[in-house]
Amino acid sequence: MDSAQNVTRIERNPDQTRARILEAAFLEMYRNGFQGMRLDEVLKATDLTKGALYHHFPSKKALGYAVVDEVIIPTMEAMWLQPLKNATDPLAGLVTVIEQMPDNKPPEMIEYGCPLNNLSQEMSPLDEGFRQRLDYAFRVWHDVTQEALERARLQGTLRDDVDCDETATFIMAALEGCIGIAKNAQSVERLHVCNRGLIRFIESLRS
Amino acid sequence: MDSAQNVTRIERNPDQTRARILEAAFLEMYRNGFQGMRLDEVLKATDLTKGALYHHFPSKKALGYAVVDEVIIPTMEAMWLQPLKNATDPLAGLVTVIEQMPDNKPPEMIEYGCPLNNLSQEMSPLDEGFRQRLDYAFRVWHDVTQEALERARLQGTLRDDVDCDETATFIMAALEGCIGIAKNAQSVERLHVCNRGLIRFIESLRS
DNA sequence: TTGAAAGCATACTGACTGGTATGTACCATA
DNA sequence: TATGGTACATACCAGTCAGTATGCTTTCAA
Repeated sequence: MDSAQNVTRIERNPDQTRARILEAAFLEMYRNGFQGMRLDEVLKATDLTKGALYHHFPSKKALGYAVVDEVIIPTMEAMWLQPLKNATDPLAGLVTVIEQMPDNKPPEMIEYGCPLNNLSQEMSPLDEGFRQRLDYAFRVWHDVTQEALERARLQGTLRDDVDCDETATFIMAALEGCIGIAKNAQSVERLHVCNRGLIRFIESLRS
Repeated sequence: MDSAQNVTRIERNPDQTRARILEAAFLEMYRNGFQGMRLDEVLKATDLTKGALYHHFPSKKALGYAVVDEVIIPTMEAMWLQPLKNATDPLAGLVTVIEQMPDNKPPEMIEYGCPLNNLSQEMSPLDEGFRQRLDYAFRVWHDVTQEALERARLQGTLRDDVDCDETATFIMAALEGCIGIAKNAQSVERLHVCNRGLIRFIESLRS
């Protein structure tokens, strides 16, 4: 019996390790905020250790930044921005994204809100690195929304008096506000009520 | 020289002490959130000590609750709800409150956002005591806004197709969203842009 | 095969934090 | 004036936390 053949060799996959840490950190930040996030809780969720975490990320803050850059922003783009870019009727695209939102992850978003907005409200005044990353995200979102409105204008479906910059900002604000109101009420019904208001507003933009 | 006459007797005013702690705690919570609030920072701002603080408040959480009940909610009522209740033209009242907001405390609100919304986004998922207090505040605000819309209806100034419940919710959401967008951008100009969108929306409610 | 680097695990560390225990001073009442 | 309660100050405490130091294992390239 050759004992060397009975020793379990643990295979390493650093990319996967890193991704698991990022995912666990995202969930912890989503639930508790950045300040409330505990690295030990992140590790508990991954079954990894401090050594692994600090090998991949030099500090808690660096981990937080990576969650923004590599989890939150790409998710936002896939969920919110891509469907809008692909919409043949931009106003209908806006409405669809908003209507489908409560179905995408209703329990989680009602309970915890929007990850982008949460982090923005928590960390913008406290840390410039977070604020800049989140500001970038809001700008991208704003630009995609404004361009959608401008496409609607080219298609002749947008009222002439609509200011695309202002309206894009307003739509974003209303949407984040709706999610925030529902989160506080812990009520998907509040989200529906509010979203109906926003959808009415968007439909009112049609010429 | 009678030395007893030269000893400084410190006069105590417990109500004032309590109020100073509350005010300092409010500012600390406003800047850092509840989780980020440090009692030592609160005390540093008051020049008081742990003994005083724990005499008046049994725990950090109790202090946080008292800030909501005794600082945030009364301020909201004075700043937002009272002017609305007193407005002869309710829609104009809504517009005025929104227009005057950036002038009331522009540097602070741009930097730190809305205290009610901040706390709501941070603590609602984490603590039921906070969530209920903040939920109460949102309900009061909602009711006052809905009643204003209903008064406008009685005055014949509101479009017939407007759902007062839905619209009140939407206005609140949009307003909190505008403040949040401005806070992230650290830009009073963003707040103006967004508020103009909201004011246009409110004016569009007129029959 | 060897040695160095990468990737991970474990034990340790010091600062920080909310809260506790005790002491001192002020205030109100008899 | 004496006494007890209130209001505050100070010293202490144990647990928590992000980060550090060290060790062990796997991987890769020469």
